[in-house]
Amino acid sequence: MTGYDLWKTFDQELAGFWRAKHSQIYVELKKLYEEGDVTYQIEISGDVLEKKEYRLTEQGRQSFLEWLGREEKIAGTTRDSFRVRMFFSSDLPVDERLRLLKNQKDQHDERLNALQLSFDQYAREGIPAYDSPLFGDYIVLEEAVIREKATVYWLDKCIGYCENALKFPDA
Amino acid sequence: MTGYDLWKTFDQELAGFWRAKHSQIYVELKKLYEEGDVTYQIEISGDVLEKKEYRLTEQGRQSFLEWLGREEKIAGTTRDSFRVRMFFSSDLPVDERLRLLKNQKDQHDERLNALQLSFDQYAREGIPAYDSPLFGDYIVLEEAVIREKATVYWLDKCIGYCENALKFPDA
DNA sequence: TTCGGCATGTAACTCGTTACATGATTTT
DNA sequence: AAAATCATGTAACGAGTTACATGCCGAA
Repeated sequence: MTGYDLWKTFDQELAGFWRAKHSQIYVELKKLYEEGDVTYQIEISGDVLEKKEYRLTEQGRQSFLEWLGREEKIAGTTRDSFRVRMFFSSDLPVDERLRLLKNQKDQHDERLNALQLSFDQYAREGIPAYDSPLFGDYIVLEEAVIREKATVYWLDKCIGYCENALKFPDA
Repeated sequence: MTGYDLWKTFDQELAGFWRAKHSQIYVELKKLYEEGDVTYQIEISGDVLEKKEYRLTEQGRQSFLEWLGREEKIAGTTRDSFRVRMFFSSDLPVDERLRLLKNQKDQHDERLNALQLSFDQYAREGIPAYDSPLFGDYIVLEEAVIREKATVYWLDKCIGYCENALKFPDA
């Protein structure tokens, strides 16, 4: 693939589980090339335009497989500024909090719907075989659906707490 | 608070929902000071040791409140290298996958247990009032518990898929 | 007196983003 | 002929980490 192809892939299929801008991709490809993990061949498209078709070297393939099998410490909770807002939410009037919460919920609902659509596609075809390259795609998609559902569940709970506070301001 | 106090706070109470190293904290405090959002007073501890006791200025308080009320676009899915491993997991033998999955599950189980302990503490005391400063702490903790539960649920599903593949290698 | 915790910083580096910059090819 | 998309890069910057660097204070 060329850097451009990779960029489009990140932008489309991979969007939602890893992103990268072309500015980063070209830089990383250069590094990988210098370290001998990839090579490229220049193809001419049209009369002049040069495209660099990259491919993994054997060394690159080996490093990849080695990386793939590594056990990894789970990351400390990722930084999420909405969570910080909620942490300090007692500094905000209840109606403001509700506005923020509902805004957040709308966005996650929308994302969940989109994910669910892709996931249902798989469900109709059945779970991909564990040795099919689609298997990874499937479980990663399932994770995203589960995660969004959990988030929406939490937001609903928070909205519930706040609406209760509005209804019974004395409690 | 001093930079040191902030660091300890990040390391203890806030750990698990936002982290910061002292090297970053001192730099950020300097910036905030230059922008007029905080001031400090030098206190002498013992004979010589200088401590800078920081506090929010009125301007700082205002910027904070303005920030707190901002609606925010949800972030594109955060980068998680374990997810990438699972995406490419068809390149890994099933027993290797199971090792990675179980390793991950153990770690999340452990974190979930710790979170659940703190959360149960609150449950015994009842949900903090919506205008109490503990309210933010409570909902953020609840989010963490929900998130870890969702993660463990997903990992269990994946483990199930793989164990099934081991039991019936012909299917 | 020595060791652990208190206290404050700087420097170099990584990963990723935004903006800058250029030009060819294909489609309308 | 213009606009969209293909194609490749560099520069400046921001957030965060790791490592470097220094020195005081209290307790055992």
